[in-house]
Amino acid sequence: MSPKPMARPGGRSARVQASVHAAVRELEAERGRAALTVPLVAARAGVTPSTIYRRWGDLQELLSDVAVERLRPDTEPADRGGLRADLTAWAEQFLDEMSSTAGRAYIRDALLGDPDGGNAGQCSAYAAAQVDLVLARAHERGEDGAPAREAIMDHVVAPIMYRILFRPEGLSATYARELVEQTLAGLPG
Amino acid sequence: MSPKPMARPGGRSARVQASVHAAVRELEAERGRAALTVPLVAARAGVTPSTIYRRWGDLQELLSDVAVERLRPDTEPADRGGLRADLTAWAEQFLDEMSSTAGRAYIRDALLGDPDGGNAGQCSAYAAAQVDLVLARAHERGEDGAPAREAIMDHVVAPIMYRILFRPEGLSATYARELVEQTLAGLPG
DNA sequence: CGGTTAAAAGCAATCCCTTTGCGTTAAGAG
DNA sequence: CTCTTAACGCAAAGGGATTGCTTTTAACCG
Repeated sequence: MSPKPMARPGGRSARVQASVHAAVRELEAERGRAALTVPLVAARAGVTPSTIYRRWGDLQELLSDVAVERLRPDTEPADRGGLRADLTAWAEQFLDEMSSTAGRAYIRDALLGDPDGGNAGQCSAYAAAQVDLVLARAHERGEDGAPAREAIMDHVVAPIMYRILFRPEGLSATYARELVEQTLAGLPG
Repeated sequence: MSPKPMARPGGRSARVQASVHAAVRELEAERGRAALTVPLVAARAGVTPSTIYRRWGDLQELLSDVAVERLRPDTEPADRGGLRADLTAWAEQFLDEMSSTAGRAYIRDALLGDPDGGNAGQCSAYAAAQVDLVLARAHERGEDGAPAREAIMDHVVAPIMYRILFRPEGLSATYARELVEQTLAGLPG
C-alpha cells in the first residue's frame, strides 16, 4: 500500500502521483520538511489541494508514502565472499544510512502517517529482502549453519532500529558489527 | 523532558499542565484521538488555545507528553522466584500491553511529536529500569550468568518493539517467551 | 473502435485551526 | 512588600483543511 491502491493506475492518475511525489522531494530539499504544507506541494505539483487531500488524506500520509520510496534499497548487498563478511558489511551500511539525520526523518515519516501499518511493513520487507539475498548467496556457496532470516531480523535489524528510534545517542558501525558477531557466534569465518 | 522544563514549576503553571493533560485523557476516552484538536483540548481544560501552542508547540508534542506518561510502568515486575520466570513473565506482559491497540497508539504518539528524542528515550529508560529490577533480584538470589542489561534490551525488548512498530501481525506471548529462551540459553532454569 | 460508466481531478466556498501582538496576571527573588 | 519577568488571556488576521458540485478521462464492454 505504499503507493495507495489505484483503481486507475494509468494516465492522469499516474501523472498526478508522480508530480506530487516529485514536488514533495523538491520542496523538502529546498525549504526543509518543516515548511511543507499541502497547498504548497499542490501548487508546485500543478494540482489543487483537494486532490491531495482526497487521495492521501493529509500531509503525513503523503510524506509517509514518499519516505517509504526513499527507504527502498537502491543496490544489492555487496558480495564479500562469505556470510559473515556480507552480513557485517550490510549491517554497517544499514545502520549508517538509517541513523543519519535524513534516514531517521524518513523512518519517522514512514511510521507517522500510516494508519494500517502498510508502509511500516514495507520498510521491514525491504530489509528482509536484503537479508534473504545475503542468505541465498551463503546457501549457494554451501555454507552451513546460517541463521534463519527471522533470527537476523530479531537480533540484528531490530536492535539497530530500536536504538535509532529510542536511543539515538552513541551509535556507530561497531554496534552493528557486534550484533552480527553475536548472531553468528560459533560459525567459522 | 517528558513534562517540559518549567521555569516556574509551581502554582498556576502546574495547574495548567495538569488540567491540559487531564483534558487530553478525557477527550481521548470520550471521542477518540482522531477527534482531538488544540482548541477542543483547551476548552475542556479551561485555558486558551494560545497557551497550549506556546507551551507545547503543537498537538503532536502535547500528545507525545501524555503518551509517555501513560507508558510509565505502574507496577514492579512480578517476583516468580527466578530470573527465567521473572523475565519471561515481564516480557509477556510488556508485549501484551505494548501491542494492544492503545499501547501501539501511545508508542506512536510518543515517537511522533518528539523533535529531540527525549520522550522516546524516556520510554526506553522505563523498560531498562524494569529489566534492571529483574536483574537486581537475580543478583541478590546469587544467580550466576545472567545476561547484561544491554543484552536483554537488544535481544528481548528491541525485537518486541520492532515487531509492534513494523510488523504488527501475528504477535503473541509465545514470541516473547521464545526471545527470553534464546537470550537465557544455557542457564539452568 | 466507439459508447458507457464511474473514478479521479478541478473549482470554490466555508470552517476553524494556527499564529501573533499586546495587555494582564502571578510566581519567584531580594 | 516590591520588583521582575515568565506565563497566561484576549482578539484579530492569515491560511490550511474540508466538502458539495462539476468536469475530465481512464477503464471496461460491446
